[in-house]
Formats: sequence, structure tokens, C-alpha cells
Amino acid sequence: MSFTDAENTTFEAFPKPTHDHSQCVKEARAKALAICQGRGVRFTELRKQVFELVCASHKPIGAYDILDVFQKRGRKTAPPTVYRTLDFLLEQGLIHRIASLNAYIGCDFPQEPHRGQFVICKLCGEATELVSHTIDKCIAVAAEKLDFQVQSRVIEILGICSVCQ
Amino acid sequence: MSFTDAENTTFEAFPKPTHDHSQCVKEARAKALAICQGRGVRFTELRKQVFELVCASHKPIGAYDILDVFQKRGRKTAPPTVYRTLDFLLEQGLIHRIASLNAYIGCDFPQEPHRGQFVICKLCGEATELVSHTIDKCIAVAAEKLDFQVQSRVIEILGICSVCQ
DNA sequence: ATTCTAATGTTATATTATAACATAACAAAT
DNA sequence: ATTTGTTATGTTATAATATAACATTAGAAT
Repeated sequence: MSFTDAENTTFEAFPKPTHDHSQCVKEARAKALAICQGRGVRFTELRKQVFELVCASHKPIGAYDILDVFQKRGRKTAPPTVYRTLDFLLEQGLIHRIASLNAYIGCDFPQEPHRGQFVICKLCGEATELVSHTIDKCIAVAAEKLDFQVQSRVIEILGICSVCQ
Repeated sequence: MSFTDAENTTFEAFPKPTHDHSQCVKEARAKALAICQGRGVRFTELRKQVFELVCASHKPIGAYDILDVFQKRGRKTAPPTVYRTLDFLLEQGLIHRIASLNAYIGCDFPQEPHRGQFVICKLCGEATELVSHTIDKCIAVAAEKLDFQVQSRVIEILGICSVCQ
């Protein structure tokens, strides 16, 4: 579910506990595969598995959490394998990194590469992606005034979600 | 130097290489001292020294950089000492943490506690603090729509500053 | 089949941060 | 000025996050 309000902010609601998450992951994987095929880059088994782990919930997941899962599955894996794979997924815009948590989350709008904006619940850990064109605009205005060339940005809003209040 | 534009964004220009930085630090230290006295918290020698190191430039500085300086000065210091002191300065709003760099920078507006918004040059490392009420407003609107209680936020804009272009 | 490149494996180590407990410095009250 | 309670700092160890450097494997393209 997503909105575009008067301020031109598009965002998803905190994922309802009731939503069919297996379906959610399935769609994300199909999208990711299509994007990779379209770009002529390989969505290997390893990449697919890491992507699925990242998308397994709407809570950002740490690199070492991913590592642990692989190791518990009996796959002997070292940190560089995980980090490289995360880097690939980041480059392709299939996931985002949450700097304030050192963690990773699936991108809800992978079709067009963009910088994520996130609302993150400190209690349940759920994170929601925002797309606020007003914020983008405001940043663009400030950047222009400073004659500053924007390359990337980190926008993370932390607090308590409606479910956890 | 600071501006407030039509979008209600207040910000400082990238510090001119010509500005009198020793004066800049001196003022910051006086302000910090006054704030601590006003609040009845202690601005100890250690805290003063860490604060001065953080304010020594307009580039965010890492905790271990601070540690190195202390050790080079012959003061036997361990990480917890530095981190605790940084935590104190953060709590008092005298410095900010830049999540995307794991680094710390002096706060330009310590009188009233706030969450920083930063523009950071990836080449020279200089960082400038923004205060955009438009961005704040936009976040508030989105948060209200999501029924989300904002506790803190991370806003960091990375790119190339006018000097480095 | 060969060759080239991209992907992954492997080992080691760098960087950032905190837990847990010990000591010291300071402030307030006797 | 001593005691007492509290805050600040010291100390040791280790946790958590991330990357460098080089070896091997798997795919793609000829």
C-alpha cells in the first residue's frame, strides 16, 4: 500500500502483520530477476539467496546475521562473500543500507534507482521506505544554494511505529 | 555566515579556508562551557580536550583519530574513555555523530538541542550543518500520516562541495 | 577446448564500539 | 577535614562491523 499526499510524499504504510509475506518476497525476487536480466547482470544463486534473506522481513538485517544463516545451513561462508553480495545488490538498487543500524533492507521500488528514505521503529525494528519529493526538492534547493553536487544521501527517521505505541 | 531562504532552510556556507579557525574554536569552547554551567553538568578537562579535537576542523573526526591524538600526546587512553566522552558531548548536543562516516563533528547551534542535518564533501571532508524547517515539516507530515512518533533522525547529504568541483 | 572475465572462496586483519569491573576525583554533609 | 555518595575516568578484554589481498572456480565468448 502506498500514498502520495499533498506534500507529494509517497510512502508505504508499516507492513500489516497480516500481509502475505511469502507472496511479497516472491514478487520481489521476480522483480529483481527481471531487473538483472534486463541489465545483463547475473542474479546468481548466492545473490538470490542473500537477497531473499534481506527481504525475508521488513526489518533491516545485519551482514553477520546473513552470515550466521548461511553457516547454520552448513554453507561455509566468510564475511567478504556476504559483503560483496550486498555491495552488488546495493549497486543494482535492489536493497538499501541503513547507516544508522549498519543493516540492510529490501528496496520497495527497485525499478528506478534512487536513494532511500526510511522510517524505522526502534521497538519492533520494522522499516518503511518513504519517497518524499518535497524532501528531495528541499535538499536540491539547499544544495544549489551551496553550489554543492549531491551524490548520495542518508535519510533515516527513527522512533516508535503505530503498532508499537 | 548563515542564511534562511524561501524554503526556510538555514545553513552555513562551507567554511571559507580564510576564516579564523582558532577564533572559531575559542567561541565554540566558550559556548560549550556556558551551556554546561547552565545545566549544572561538568565540562571536565577530558571533555574539553575531546570537544576541542572534534572542533579542530570542520571535517568529521573518528573516535580512533581522537584516541591517536591523545596517545601521541603521551596520555595513555583507551577507547571507552573516548566513546564515553563523545557520548556525553552528544547528549549535551555539543557535537553530532555522522552515521554515514562513523565520525563526529562540532554542533554549530548547541544552544537548543536538535537533530543535525549535514552536507558533507566526499573529497575534502568538510561538512556543513543545515537547519531546514521544510525538511523537518515534511518529515513531521509523513510521520503523522503513519502515526509514527519521531525520536531521532539522520539526514546526511554527500557529494562534492563548491571548492572541490 | 581455450581463453577471458566475472564471481566466489579463503585467510588475515582493519576499523568501530561496548561490557564489565576498578579506581579516582569531586561535592555535600557532617 | 573526614566521611560518604556520586560522577567521572581508567583498564582489560572482547564484540561487532568491514575490507585487503590473493587463490580458485564457474560462465560466457570465441
